[in-house]
Amino acid sequence: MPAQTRRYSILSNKPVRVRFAPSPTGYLHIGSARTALFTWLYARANDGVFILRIEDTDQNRFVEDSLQQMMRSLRWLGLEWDEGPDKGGNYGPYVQSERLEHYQKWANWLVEQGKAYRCYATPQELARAKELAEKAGKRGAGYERMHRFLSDRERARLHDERGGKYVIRFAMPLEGTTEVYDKVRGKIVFDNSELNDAVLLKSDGFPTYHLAVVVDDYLMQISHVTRTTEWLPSFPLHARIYEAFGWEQPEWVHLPVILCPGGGKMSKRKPCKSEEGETIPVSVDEYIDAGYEPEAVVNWLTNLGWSFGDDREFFYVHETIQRFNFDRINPAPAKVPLSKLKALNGEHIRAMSDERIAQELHPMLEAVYGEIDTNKLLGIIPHIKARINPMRDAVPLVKFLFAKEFVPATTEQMIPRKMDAAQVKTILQRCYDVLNNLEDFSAAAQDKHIRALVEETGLKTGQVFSPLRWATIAQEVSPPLFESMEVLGKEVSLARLRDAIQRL
RNA sequence: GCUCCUAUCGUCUAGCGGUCGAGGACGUCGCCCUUUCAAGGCGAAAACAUGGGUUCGAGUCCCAUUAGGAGCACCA
Repeated sequence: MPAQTRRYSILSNKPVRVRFAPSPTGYLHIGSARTALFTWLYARANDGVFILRIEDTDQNRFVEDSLQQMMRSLRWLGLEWDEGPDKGGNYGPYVQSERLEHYQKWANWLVEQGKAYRCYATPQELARAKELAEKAGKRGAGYERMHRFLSDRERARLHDERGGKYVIRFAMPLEGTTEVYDKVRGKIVFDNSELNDAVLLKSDGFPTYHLAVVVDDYLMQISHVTRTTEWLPSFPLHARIYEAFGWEQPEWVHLPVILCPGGGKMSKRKPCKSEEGETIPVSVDEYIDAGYEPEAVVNWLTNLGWSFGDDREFFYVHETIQRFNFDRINPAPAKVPLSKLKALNGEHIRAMSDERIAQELHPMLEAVYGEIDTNKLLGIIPHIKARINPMRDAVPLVKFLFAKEFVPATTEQMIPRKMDAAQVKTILQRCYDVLNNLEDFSAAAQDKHIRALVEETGLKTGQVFSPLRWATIAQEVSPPLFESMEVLGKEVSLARLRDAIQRL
């Protein structure tokens, strides 16, 4: 192996400690949520520890309240952490801006070891160098190394001249290759000549991501570094920093990014649209607002880039924990399949207990209709659960049951095509008589007797059912007729029917 | 432009050299059920990007091309 070529591979079998490390720049992005989910799943699948760490080393990008928002979103998804800023732990603090001493200490250590150096270049000088490099058809490597090879005298002179203002840059090997090993895609080889001397410590004394992530992951004993492929280009840098410190490498897991159906990665800035022009929610909050159930979002996200096996796509998170690993991750980037979320959401609702649905629906209905009769609500749920997706679709569907004031149908609505008012009036009157005579007002009994009536009159089912439904339910879309009347009750149903007959 | 990653139905995916004349799901389209709307049942159309290798045999391995993606900051 050439002197400058190193291989980094995975040998250790340490306890699983993984972390989700967002920077508090806004809401929790759906892509970040998936990274958090996969990380959390790995921890739970391996009796590991899941850590929340805040990467707030950019003072300019800090967004007030962002941390609270993110924690709320994570908890909504059910991704509870074991160590974190609000919980503490043995490896804290868990907020990088409170860990500055570590970064400074280790950055200086690297300088002392000759593995990093102070660079006094001003932003203007760098911009100019960059411009020149671009003009020469080059980009990246080269321009920033202006202060890497200085004599002590030159360095001292610059130090005075620039008022002691400098950044610390990592001294990347100039030749050879760096081989790294990613759990998802295997060996990746980089040419060292393509790499540049990244800034580790900024002139304000704050670390860059590159320094902070390595120092913290090491100090927090992170066993598996999970992140998206955005970080693949700086993978060799991070591996080299570990090497420079003499620290054992963690395992590296680069998850594929998720894309907008229209192309490009989902961004917080640009709105993301489906091919049909429909807006695709980007933050977890937007998914909450859209009315999706947390278990559906989790189920959906789990299927994006990972597969359960057995041709199953509907499952619960406890089932995922039984079999989650990084081996089944598909390395290819994927477009968000929003229509699958809708389908999954409906499936989860249908699989929920009536009590759970009632619990979710109660406050929504109360807000619109006032006090809600729990028995009636529980009674109607079996007949609406296949018709509500998202959950709030229930609100208009049960209006006939809970609205303070019943708004009767118009006569036009009650009269089917090719029939007239007189016919409808007659048939409704006969329905009234049949229903009124019923001891047992169950849907089954109603069904039996009304069907007998249909038979007797020689009319089509729709010619009887439709006016009856309009007369008693008075909605374009409703749960099934007899079941609805059963829950409504005999008295109310008949009163509405009587009124309809009068108006015809 | 340079570096790196990726490549199976429209989309999400299964497939880790022979069991693949490629399986599932969503979506789409038929049919059935049906009082509305759903749900459900049955069925159909729909893919291994292209070209070279390797091999007795390639969707599966290698290379190139093409396409998509990511990155190239004193941002993460």
